[in-house]
Amino acid sequence: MARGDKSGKSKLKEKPKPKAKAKTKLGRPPASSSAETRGRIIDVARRSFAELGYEATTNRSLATEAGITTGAIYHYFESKLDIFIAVENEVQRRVYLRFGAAERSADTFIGKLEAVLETAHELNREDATLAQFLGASRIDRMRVPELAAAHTEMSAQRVDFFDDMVAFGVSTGEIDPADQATVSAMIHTMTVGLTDAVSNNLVAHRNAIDGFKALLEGKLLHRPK
Amino acid sequence: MARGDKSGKSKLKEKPKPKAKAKTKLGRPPASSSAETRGRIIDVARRSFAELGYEATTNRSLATEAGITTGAIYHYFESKLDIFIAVENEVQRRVYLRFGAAERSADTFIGKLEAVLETAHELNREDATLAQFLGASRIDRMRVPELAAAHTEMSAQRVDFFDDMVAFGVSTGEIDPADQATVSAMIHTMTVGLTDAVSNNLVAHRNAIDGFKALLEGKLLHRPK
Amino acid sequence: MARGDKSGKSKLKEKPKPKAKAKTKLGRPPASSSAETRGRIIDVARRSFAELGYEATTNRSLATEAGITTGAIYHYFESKLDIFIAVENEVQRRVYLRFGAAERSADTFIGKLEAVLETAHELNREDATLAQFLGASRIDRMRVPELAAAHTEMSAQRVDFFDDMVAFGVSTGEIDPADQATVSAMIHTMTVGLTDAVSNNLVAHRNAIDGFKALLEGKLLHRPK
Amino acid sequence: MARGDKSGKSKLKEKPKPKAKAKTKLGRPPASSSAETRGRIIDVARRSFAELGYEATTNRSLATEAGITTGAIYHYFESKLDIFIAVENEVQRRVYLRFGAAERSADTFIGKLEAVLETAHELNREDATLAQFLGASRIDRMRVPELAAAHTEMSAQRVDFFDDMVAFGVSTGEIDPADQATVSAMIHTMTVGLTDAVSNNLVAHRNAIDGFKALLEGKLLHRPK
DNA sequence: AATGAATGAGACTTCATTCAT
DNA sequence: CATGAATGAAGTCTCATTCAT
Repeated sequence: MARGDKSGKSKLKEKPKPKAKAKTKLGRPPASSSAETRGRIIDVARRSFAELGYEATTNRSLATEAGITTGAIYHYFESKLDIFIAVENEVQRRVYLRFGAAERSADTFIGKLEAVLETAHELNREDATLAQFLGASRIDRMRVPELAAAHTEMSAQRVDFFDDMVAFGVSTGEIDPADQATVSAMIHTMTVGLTDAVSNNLVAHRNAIDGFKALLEGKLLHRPK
Repeated sequence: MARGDKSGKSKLKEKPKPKAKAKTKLGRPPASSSAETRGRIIDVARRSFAELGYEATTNRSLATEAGITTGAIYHYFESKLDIFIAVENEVQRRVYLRFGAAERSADTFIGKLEAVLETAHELNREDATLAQFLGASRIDRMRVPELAAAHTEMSAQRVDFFDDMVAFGVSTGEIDPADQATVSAMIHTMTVGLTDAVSNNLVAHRNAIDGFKALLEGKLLHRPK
Repeated sequence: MARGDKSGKSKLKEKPKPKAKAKTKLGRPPASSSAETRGRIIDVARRSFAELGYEATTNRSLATEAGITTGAIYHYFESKLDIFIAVENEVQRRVYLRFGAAERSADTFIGKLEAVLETAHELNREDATLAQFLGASRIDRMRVPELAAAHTEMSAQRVDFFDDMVAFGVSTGEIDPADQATVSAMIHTMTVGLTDAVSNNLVAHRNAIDGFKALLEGKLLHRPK
Repeated sequence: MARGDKSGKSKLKEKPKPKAKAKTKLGRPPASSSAETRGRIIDVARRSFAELGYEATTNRSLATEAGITTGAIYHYFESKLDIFIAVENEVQRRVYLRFGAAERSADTFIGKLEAVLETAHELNREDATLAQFLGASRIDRMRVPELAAAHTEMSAQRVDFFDDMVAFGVSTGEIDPADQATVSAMIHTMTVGLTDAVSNNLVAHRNAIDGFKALLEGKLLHRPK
């Protein structure tokens, strides 16, 4: 759907799009499929929530980007909050499907963790808005009460996923049982850092992951001369 | 259902009338100086920007919290943007003053980095809104174009600070020159992670830092059995 | 807080999906004729106009209640206004058919009036939405200009009906010719009061009618002791 | 569909009032008093609620009529509901102050009731919007759930007022104790009828009251010849 | 005959900012 | 210095109606 964008970082903010005064008519437009339009809204919404956040994303901008009018949005979603929830579910599903596969591909804690980090990088290369949405939504859930209220269920997924991995590390002897909380906090910090600090820059993202992997393997730093 | 309540977004939003009840705390002297009021606005603003973000922070809420009226704010600041800049400068100053001292207290890369991490924790214990504002403002600069425009100068401070530290690590032989970008990206990710993931939870913050320190020293993980 | 509910204005608003569960009641035959659907719309509309009024009644709610979609309504009626007119005509017809019969059943003014009041009560017992619609529509005609425009013809029916009755009362000597306007205004007030004040409460409706009848017969009040 | 509403009658509906493109400026206008503006809003609101009802009364129309902008309304009232409540309280206060005085001016049931009916007429002559608002608000409380929710306290006033009067009638022997509910329902019907059927027509209002008074005194109807 | 995707206008409300007092 | 009345733009959402299928 990419239309010409002239360098301006914020694609999402600048298009009143008068569309050459198109002769828009009432009624159902020729060739319009429900599922396709709904998908377009979710897609556009993920990008906008990721870039501008929940509050700064207006239904007008979503509608314009999706090629419809504000009213039409409410044919598909009951409210802006509903759109957010739909995006969140879709993103969570896509990400944890891949993370799960990565985790199962190795049989040491360090192997699993590195596989997940690599998967995070792959996902980021495929679609940077996933990680960006994840980072943005964590912030917005803290800022916008209604988003926090609508969370709960899916949220646990993330915590559980990494907690299980740490428990597995304890079982293999890689992690001292006393360090469990420490390792958990560190992984949480690391993954949040990756989404928030470098997900919008593929090179930096690659470098940060390489740094962490080297650190995990004890190869990054040497003794001073 | 009660009328004037609507759900009350957060702590910062629920004090409609702090007036009348004159003698709060140590009773702010009637001779409240201009400078004091300005300071109070900045203080209140840091907290609100940290918790709710730039857009969700209203001039009215700032005024109410600071014990004045909306109009009065414009005696001290030209605009909301101006308040944000003032807060940002104050926070940067306070943080990098301490980070600088920490960095000078050690003479190896690893020592400097650990000292800075410890300082981050100390600061967080003293006033959690500093780190929270830092995290929130990084997001808001990406979301609100006017904030990005007002940044530049101070921003470099952060990048320079850690770049210099990494360069120092190369000079001591602790870092392979080829790994410079890698280490930079990793430190950036680590510090952003600390502000975004755990700055609102002292225990987790402590744990994450302990984890990173152990990792830096190669003591966190062991070979699987 | 749950999402898709918002408080549900009233009974008429809370049935989003009456479909699927095909065999309601006596199982409306798949050969649901055009006329039957039209009748169902009028029925549902009378109820909704009576309870919520014209503006608050939405085409969507009518469609849902009638088991069709918004678009389908326009096969039967040109506009919402058209539906209102159809309901109004049907109600007027049903009510004045019965009132006429009642009026003819007595041969004194007082007898006719009491017969009409009794009929009003019977009608109210059979279908309370008739009187409720009558009350609601009188209000809506004052509030919504397009409804007033569409009235005139049928409206006269009511005025004529009672004026004729009063004229009859003059002819029998029951009413002093000079009191004609007075009695008319009083009857109007009485009947409007009955629809507006007590048509939603059978007991009160009964009591009010008994009160008026006793008053008409001079039996309600006594001299003070 | 033709928006056809020409016809006049609805004063409150037709004034975009461009005010000769007045050079409206920002900031506080010269000579503006809080209390006066607030009073103007309530006044305009009573009229509009009375004529158009709650839902059809828009804040734009209120603002225009009151000579301000929509935003300014929210300086005085938190919501449209709040305006309604303010109007309702004011009207109830004004009406029952006068009704109370009337009731105390006589010492028989029939005397009290007639005095109240006369007062109703006086009030109607002074300001017809009082009775009209009372009638309209009764309807709107049934139609708009939020209005019903905000009622309770003041509502009882009406019921109590007339119940007390009927009880007094029993004590004087004017009313048979067994007829108490009957008389109450009849008075309720009568007063509602007066507001709903004839409050917008002074002559009819006068006639209806004269009719009821004659009826109460047993002088209205005679035996047929 | 019916569906349901879409429009466009308009409703309530919030908010940064201005300015007479 | 400070207050608070007021503006104007923008945001979320609703709804009668239209029309391709």
